[in-house]
Amino acid sequence: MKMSAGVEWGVHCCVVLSQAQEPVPAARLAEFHGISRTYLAKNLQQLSRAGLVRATEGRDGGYELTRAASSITVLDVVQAIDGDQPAFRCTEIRQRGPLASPPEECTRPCGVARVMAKAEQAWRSSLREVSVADLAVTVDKDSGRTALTALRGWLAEG
Amino acid sequence: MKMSAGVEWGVHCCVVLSQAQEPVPAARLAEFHGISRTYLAKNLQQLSRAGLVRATEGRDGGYELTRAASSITVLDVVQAIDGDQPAFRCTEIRQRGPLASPPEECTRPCGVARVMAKAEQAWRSSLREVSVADLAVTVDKDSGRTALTALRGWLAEG
DNA sequence: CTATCTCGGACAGAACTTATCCACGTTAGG
DNA sequence: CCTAACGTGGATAAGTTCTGTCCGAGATAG
Ligand code: SF4
Ligand code: SF4
Repeated sequence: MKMSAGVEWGVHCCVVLSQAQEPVPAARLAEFHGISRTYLAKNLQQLSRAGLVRATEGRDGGYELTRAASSITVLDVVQAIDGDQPAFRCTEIRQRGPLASPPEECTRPCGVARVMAKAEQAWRSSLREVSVADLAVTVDKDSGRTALTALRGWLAEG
Repeated sequence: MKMSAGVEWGVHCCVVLSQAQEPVPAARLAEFHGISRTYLAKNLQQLSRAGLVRATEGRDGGYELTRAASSITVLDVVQAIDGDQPAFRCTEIRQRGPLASPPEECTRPCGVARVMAKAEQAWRSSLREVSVADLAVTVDKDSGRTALTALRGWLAEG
């Protein structure tokens, strides 16, 4: 079980964007994190397609959040980048082999699939409870309340 | 985010083994589910390494559970096959870029990583609450209480 | 003792993820 | 108008993991 590595970038970018007052170019976000410009662009496109960020093209363009940081959950970002397909995919092997269940008995997901779905639901719920705004506060606290002001300063010196 | 497809096989095999009184060969388990013999063997090896099943070699050998089905949780099977590495791997990008946090500030996982870890913890807890024995009961109920007896019959006719 | 059956690990192939690049349409400013 | 900055999408590799197959070592029954 593995989550796309781009999720970490996406979350961090959303935190950064929550502190910006104007569009931030992708190249600048990449520079800030010291990561690949070109690949980050791909991830940002996914955020854009999911409707979490808006991209303004042309000169002085860049990315900005479409709504308040407090209403963007971590789950939103994870699903935007990592996809919203369930981790457990049932192959319906109960319908194969010598003791196969007839299809008319398989109207609903079997017990195994239900257990997996419930666990993923718990995972999603946990991620849904934290917003990007919450995250920004946490990061700020961890740094002794210096991170966000430093970040805003760096964004201003464009 | 994706979980190994072999997990489904592993869970089903454990349910089958919970109804067996003698070792069941891998080839027979594969035949029962209508899946690849050779690849299932690999998954069973992982279960064996994790200590969930015991393999007896030689003629009339096969696999059997090492402990009661009620004390084997779904989480055990998932971790045995899919690995126990966390889905979210932090790359410590906060220590890179122009505003990098100094290493002495990074004594513990940052806010993002903590949120992810908590969510995975919730997922694990959910899977830990269900045992293979519970699963067998569920599957039996779904089939109108005929699945387990049919299964035991099929196992007996070696 | 031996024939046979079993697991175990080593070995390829497929599929996905990660990463890069470039041509294109769009926008602001000179 | 024309240039420079910026996102978009597709095409393209490289790397890594997942999937699948193979044969040999070892154990058991007879
Ligand atoms: S028994 Fe459940 S997990 Fe297995 S194939 Fe059927 S629906 Fe899928
Ligand atoms: S801020 Fe958190 S998620 Fe990001 S690199 Fe640091 S520890 Fe990892």
